[in-house]
Amino acid sequence: MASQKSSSATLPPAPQTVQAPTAKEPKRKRGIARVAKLLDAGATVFAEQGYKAATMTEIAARAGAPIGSLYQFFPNKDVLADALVARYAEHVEAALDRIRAQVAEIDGIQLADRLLDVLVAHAAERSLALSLLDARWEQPGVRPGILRESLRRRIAEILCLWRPALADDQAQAMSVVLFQAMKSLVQLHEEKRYPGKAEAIAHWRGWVQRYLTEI
Amino acid sequence: MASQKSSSATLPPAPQTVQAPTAKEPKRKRGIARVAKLLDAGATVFAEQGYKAATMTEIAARAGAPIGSLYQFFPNKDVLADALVARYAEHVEAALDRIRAQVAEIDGIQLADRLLDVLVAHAAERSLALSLLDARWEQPGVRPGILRESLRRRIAEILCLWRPALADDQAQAMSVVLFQAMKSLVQLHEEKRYPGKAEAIAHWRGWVQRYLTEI
Amino acid sequence: MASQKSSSATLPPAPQTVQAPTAKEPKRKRGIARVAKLLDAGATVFAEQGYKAATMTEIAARAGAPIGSLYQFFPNKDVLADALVARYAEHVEAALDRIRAQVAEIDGIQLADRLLDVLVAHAAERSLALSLLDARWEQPGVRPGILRESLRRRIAEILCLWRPALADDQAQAMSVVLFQAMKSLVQLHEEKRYPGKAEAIAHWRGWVQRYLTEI
Amino acid sequence: MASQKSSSATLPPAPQTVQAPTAKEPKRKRGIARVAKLLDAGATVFAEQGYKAATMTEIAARAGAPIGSLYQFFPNKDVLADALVARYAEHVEAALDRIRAQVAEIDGIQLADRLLDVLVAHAAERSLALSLLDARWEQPGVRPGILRESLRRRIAEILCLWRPALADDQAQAMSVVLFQAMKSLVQLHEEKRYPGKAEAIAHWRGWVQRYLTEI
DNA sequence: AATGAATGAGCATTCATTCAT
DNA sequence: TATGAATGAATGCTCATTCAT
Repeated sequence: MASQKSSSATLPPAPQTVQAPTAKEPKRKRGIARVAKLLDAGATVFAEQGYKAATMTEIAARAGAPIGSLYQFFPNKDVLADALVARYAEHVEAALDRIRAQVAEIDGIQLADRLLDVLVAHAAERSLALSLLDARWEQPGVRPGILRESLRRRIAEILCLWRPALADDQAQAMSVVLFQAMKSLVQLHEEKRYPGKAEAIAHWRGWVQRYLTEI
Repeated sequence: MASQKSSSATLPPAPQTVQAPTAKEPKRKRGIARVAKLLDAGATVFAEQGYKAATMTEIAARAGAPIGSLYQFFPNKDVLADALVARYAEHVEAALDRIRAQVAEIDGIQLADRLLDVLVAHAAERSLALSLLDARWEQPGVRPGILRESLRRRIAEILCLWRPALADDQAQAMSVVLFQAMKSLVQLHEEKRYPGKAEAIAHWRGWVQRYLTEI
Repeated sequence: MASQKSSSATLPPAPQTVQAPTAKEPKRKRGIARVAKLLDAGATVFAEQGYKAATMTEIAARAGAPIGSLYQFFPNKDVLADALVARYAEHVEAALDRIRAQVAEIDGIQLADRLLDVLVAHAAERSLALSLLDARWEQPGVRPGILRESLRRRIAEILCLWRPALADDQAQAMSVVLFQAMKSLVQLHEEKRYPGKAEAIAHWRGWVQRYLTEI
Repeated sequence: MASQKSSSATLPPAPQTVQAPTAKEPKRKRGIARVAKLLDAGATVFAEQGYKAATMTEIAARAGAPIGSLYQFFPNKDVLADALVARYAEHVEAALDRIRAQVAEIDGIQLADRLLDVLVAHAAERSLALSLLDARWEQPGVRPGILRESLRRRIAEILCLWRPALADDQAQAMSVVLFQAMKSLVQLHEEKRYPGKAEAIAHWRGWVQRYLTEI
């Protein structure tokens, strides 16, 4: 989010006064590769077992790294989880920003489709981030509300850019509905398989397209 | 799925092959009261701390019961969690059954409202049940999908009863959409507070009402 | 210190509001014996290796108890250390109280000797307690100063009882000197062996005797 | 005991059989300054946290030196601690040597005062050295007893020089008492603050003065 | 039956020390 | 020679579950 020299961008620097523990940025090539491996291993294990059940030992092992290395970069379990959440946030924010950049050239149907696709495209990462977020009440780092709010605001921005005539509070309310619709579509996709799944998804897309087409 | 042979209904029997441990049915008044207290304590503590973080010892203490007593009725942590999920399922199923019983007398708007209210009315219990469910992959007991499917099927039944003319696969697809809409409304409610919250909820209700009114 | 029903008196009850962790009192015979063993093992290991270096695992092993048992009674390392310090405090306070009870019947030389003997008799326990105390800055429980002050005050009391004519501030100053003399004698005893050790000790005792005899 | 062949004297060479690791002597100006900084940082951190709790990483950081540099000069934690103890020993020995050099010109009261001042003047360093010494039983390096004995012997020497008529074993015994009196005065000073502190210290000085004046 | 003390595998985390760069 | 990232054994502590009383 905040711009940083060049790094994998997933690891925020920690200029905080009272040293809230933060992920350390790897300085050498080897470190960068290792951090990526650790992050991936963390994602896998957290996704498989949940935040509490996942063990740092297994995460390190999965990454083929010694436990000390894991702690070198992520001084505790929470920091690792936060880094994963941040990675998800960046991905989604980047996707929304890409839509915003092209907002002038697309119609309602396209906008609906592209918005709906954002969360669907990151479904797995999203589900992981959500579970990590609410497995850790009171923890420092990106709070669930903050994340949601930031995404919703981006959607509102896109709407305003897309239809400059739109009143501001109108855009607010629409962004809430749209965001919820995006989340719901993910859920519709996630459900294993059931009679009428395809139709349900089509209904949903159709509804959102109409929602945006009718202004 | 629906009703169980005879038990307090919250405690499923264990017809599994290798005798998966199950909740024991209390036999006397005192036992029944105690089980209720234990269940409530479990709900509270699981909700506060999450499945892994909650400790059996604290749950027993909160219920004012000795730990041995807790294990008397719920031979392990999973069984307790399953019982809580089952309790939620019963409540929602009962609510849907109540709607079905009156399906002849209500119009689309009423049906929409009553359906939407079902999950909202059990929002807290639902959120607990969901968190318990996905904190325990691979665990025995009611899997999330099974629960969802059972509810969805009930909705489809209601639709068929309500509009007998409705083709079966049409009802299937609609039930999926409706169920998703119900879940989404809960999420819309749960979100802390945000600009346009009330409007968003109204939009949503309105949309579902229209969905049912237009056949 | 505070009176308690009957227990080993080393384990203070914990009626604190914000649950500062405290030693749990054993309820059954087996538990009482085990706590005594744990305390002794703790004393041994702490004395041998110091507070930080001593490991809970070794303490438990030395007591022939599983680690879980150790934690049952002493919920953390600090509590165990505090219990040991408290045990020492009780012993010394009891010894001083015994002197006070007989203060009417003894002269200056006897008083000097009996006071000097108090710390010498508990030299090992004292050295352990001191090391435990200053290995743990900021920890809850009996602070070093508090302990010292409590002992010094007892000495002042004894002096006042012994020579009722003594002005209060005179007694205060004398108690400080006497307490220091008591501590010094312990150190004189503790030193391995050296030429003139016996004489040095005799000098010291003589000096204190004179100090008390000359009023 | 006294002076070492050539080195910065703080860093003892290692003539031991199985080459016990020893501090390396810095060769250039930069090295000397760095060693001093490391030593100071070590003193600070050991004093603040105790031997075990202090971390080599923090010591290096406090000295503004990389950890590798610390290990360059002090191949392990024990060597660093030993160097600090040795530094303390040198300071006190030097102070005693200064008294010895002037022994002809001073009377009993002055001698008493100057001796008493030696330890008081190095109270902080002394307390650090003692804590380092007994935090590491069985460790190689200067044992507490050796240090003590060396200082006591110096005191005895001073006494013999001061009053050549003094019998040797008389001087021995007196040196023990004096040394103990010196230590006790430090303790009297160290105690926070208490009623009668000033008087107690005055008593003590007076007593030692008398002890030396009465031959 | 009811109770709660006992058990010990398992977890997060630390840090002295090494060694590739 | 100087540096600091990497390493992994070791530590304090937890808690589901059992079983003696």
